[in-house]
Amino acid sequence: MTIADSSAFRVSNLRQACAHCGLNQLCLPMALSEADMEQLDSIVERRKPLKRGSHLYRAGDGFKAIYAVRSGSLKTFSVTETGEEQVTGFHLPGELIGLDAINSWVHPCSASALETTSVCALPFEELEQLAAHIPGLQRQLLRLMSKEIFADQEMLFAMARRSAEERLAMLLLSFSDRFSRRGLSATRFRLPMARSDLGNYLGLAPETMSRLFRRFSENGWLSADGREIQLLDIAALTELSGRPTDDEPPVGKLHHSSL
Amino acid sequence: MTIADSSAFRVSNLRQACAHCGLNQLCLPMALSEADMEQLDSIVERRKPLKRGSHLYRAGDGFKAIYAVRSGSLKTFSVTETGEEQVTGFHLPGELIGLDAINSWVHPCSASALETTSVCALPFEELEQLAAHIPGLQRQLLRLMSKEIFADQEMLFAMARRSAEERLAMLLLSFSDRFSRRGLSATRFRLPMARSDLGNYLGLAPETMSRLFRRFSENGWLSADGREIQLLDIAALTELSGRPTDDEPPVGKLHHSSL
DNA sequence: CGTAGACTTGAGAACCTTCAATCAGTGTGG
DNA sequence: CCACACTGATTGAAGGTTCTCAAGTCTACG
Repeated sequence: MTIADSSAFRVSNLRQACAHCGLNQLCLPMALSEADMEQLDSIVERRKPLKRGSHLYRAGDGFKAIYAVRSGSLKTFSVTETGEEQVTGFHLPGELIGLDAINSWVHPCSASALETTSVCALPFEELEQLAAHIPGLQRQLLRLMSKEIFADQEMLFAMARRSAEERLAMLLLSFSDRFSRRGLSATRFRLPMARSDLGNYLGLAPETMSRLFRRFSENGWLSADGREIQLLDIAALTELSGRPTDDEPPVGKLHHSSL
Repeated sequence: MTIADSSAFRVSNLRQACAHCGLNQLCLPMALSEADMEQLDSIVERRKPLKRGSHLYRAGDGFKAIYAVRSGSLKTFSVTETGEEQVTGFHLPGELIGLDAINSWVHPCSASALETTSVCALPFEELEQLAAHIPGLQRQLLRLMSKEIFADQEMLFAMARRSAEERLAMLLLSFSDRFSRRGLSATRFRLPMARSDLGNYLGLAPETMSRLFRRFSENGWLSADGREIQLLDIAALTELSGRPTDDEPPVGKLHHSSL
């Protein structure tokens, strides 16, 4: 306990350097030279782990740093005046959070750990200065922000046009993909969050989530034991999620003979 | 117009320079020095106006530049394999579009003009280089992207938790605010897009839009003549849009006697 | 002046929510 | 060790919001 205490974590020790982090192909250092990575290392603050449920920051906190998830996972969420909570994202190792605070210098939403989680803090003003000197870093920062904009728009699309089943299929495939990029199984994983968080994120009631998981199980698409998920029919989920795999046109409809 | 300052004469197209653009407080040049603005000017390509309905870019096009709306308006939208269209945003003068393409170097959605519209193209690679030299520009670029992330998340929230009425109220107030920042009336404006586009953006059927506008009119919140809108009760709309009317707490609610 | 597209209106149905009760898992205290 | 509370998950029933379908009206514009 005392061994792991603050001073040891403030020092940028080699074992934890970005260059040796297994996530550097997903995270900010991507495609940086060794020398550039050392510079990045010098501003990174490696925090001690957050316990499950504790907050990395809260809505309204002043913005000082962007955070990269190192291990564990977090959810970000905003809270209305009435206490309604809206989950805006789930974040796995290698992902950046806090980008939505750059504009106003205040965090518009809160971030809390879904399990024991450690993060790297990237003090924003120093990061900005560094980005101006390291072209690759500036580009990667812009890319990651762009990616988030795109992801949010896809989510928007899903919320606007997709049924509950389709949304869940999308989300499961998204986790599958993200886990597999991190070297974990694409078909067997443990979701770190409660059903109600998943539902909240998808704009669905917890009861609906429950019914969806049952239906998916009955259809043989997955098996779920609590948060432990096994995907059994990725093809079916993929079809549901978006691409209407044009091998299943409405056969009964005889209208267009030739297109 | 040009009560010319001598330094500005060296810029080729004086009338169109960022420094003299009425939008520069909303757009990228915000808070740049005159000298920095000249540098920005030098990479800006001012395109000839787009006709209503024509495309600035299409989904799948290679990404070359970010665009700033100079006059008129556009919508951005993605199209699925099945031809479904999802409007992802409406863009007024001073706003930047194409930021979602930075990550993949391909435009993930299309942009088309809602009326006669002119834009400034900001070739991305040059913009990136310039941003590395001009701290204020890098910061403003990051801020604008952050703002878009935040806006998308607010929209996500709306889609997940808000009723059709609440969403429309939000959208109307958003337009009101954006028009007034551009020196137009906050209460009387002409929406440049069809009801069906509005509905598509909000995840609502056109028929629902029609019924909503009628209900809003009946309640005296606005009067609408086609695309010409007059907001009559901003307070009511504001209350609807976000703060859940805490003057109507569940006082009268007798806990279920028996049903 | 006629056609095409946009908007409106109504009726019925679908999907998802809300409410309520039950159940399972976990940690606590007697 | 077991009762107890507590949180999260599950299931059923009822209801509401919004969609879809189908006309019908209006408007813009060649």
